[in-house]
Amino acid sequence: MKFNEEQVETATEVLKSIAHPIRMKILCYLMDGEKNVSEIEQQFGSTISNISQHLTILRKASIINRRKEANFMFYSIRDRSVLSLMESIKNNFC
Amino acid sequence: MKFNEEQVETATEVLKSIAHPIRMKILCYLMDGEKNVSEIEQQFGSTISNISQHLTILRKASIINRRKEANFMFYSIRDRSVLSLMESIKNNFC
DNA sequence: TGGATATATGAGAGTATTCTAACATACTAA
DNA sequence: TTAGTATGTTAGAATACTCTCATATATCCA
Repeated sequence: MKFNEEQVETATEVLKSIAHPIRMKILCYLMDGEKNVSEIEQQFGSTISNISQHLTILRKASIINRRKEANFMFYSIRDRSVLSLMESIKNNFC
Repeated sequence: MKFNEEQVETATEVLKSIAHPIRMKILCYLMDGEKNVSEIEQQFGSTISNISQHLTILRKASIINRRKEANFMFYSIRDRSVLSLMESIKNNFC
């Protein structure tokens, strides 16, 4: 089990994306299941604009997916591997 | 298992410290056991100065320890919880 | 159609990170 | 004491990140 250069790049990009208080909280919230932007905003007081930018960062790092329904955007954890990484992180710090 | 504000702060600080290619590689290298600065430098071509700065960042985040022996400084992973976090990360990306 | 709602995007200021280069300290060995 | 080795610190430039504010787009409903 040895990291190659590309895996290190991917891992650091993903971890960097997780490593922000707002994004960490968003991800924890999404562990409960899909949420829309307003639901996320109401959880943590920041502005929609700011939340939306953080969601974009998470999406570009392939950590979350989004789905459109009417004029709502629903975000969710992309896959099982992200979920298990988040579980490990929570186990480590809670 | 719910993150409180302080735990989120700690977690993001630790993850941010890990989330850099050089620091990630240093940590993986230290998973094999204690190493001194020259050994680390020889593994990854960067300058001693730069490596030393990254080691300081890891130390300030309480991720690694250091021990002096003659004029060598030996660095090591601080504790089992960091080790298990690194294991989870490697499992996720390798 | 027009207004309201939900979300996204872009610019700009402030702040933080990262690297390189120069200098500093601490120890060793002659 | 002097030179050499190992490591650390500081300063400064370049780049990246984060937030706020203004504006844009897309959808819904009357």
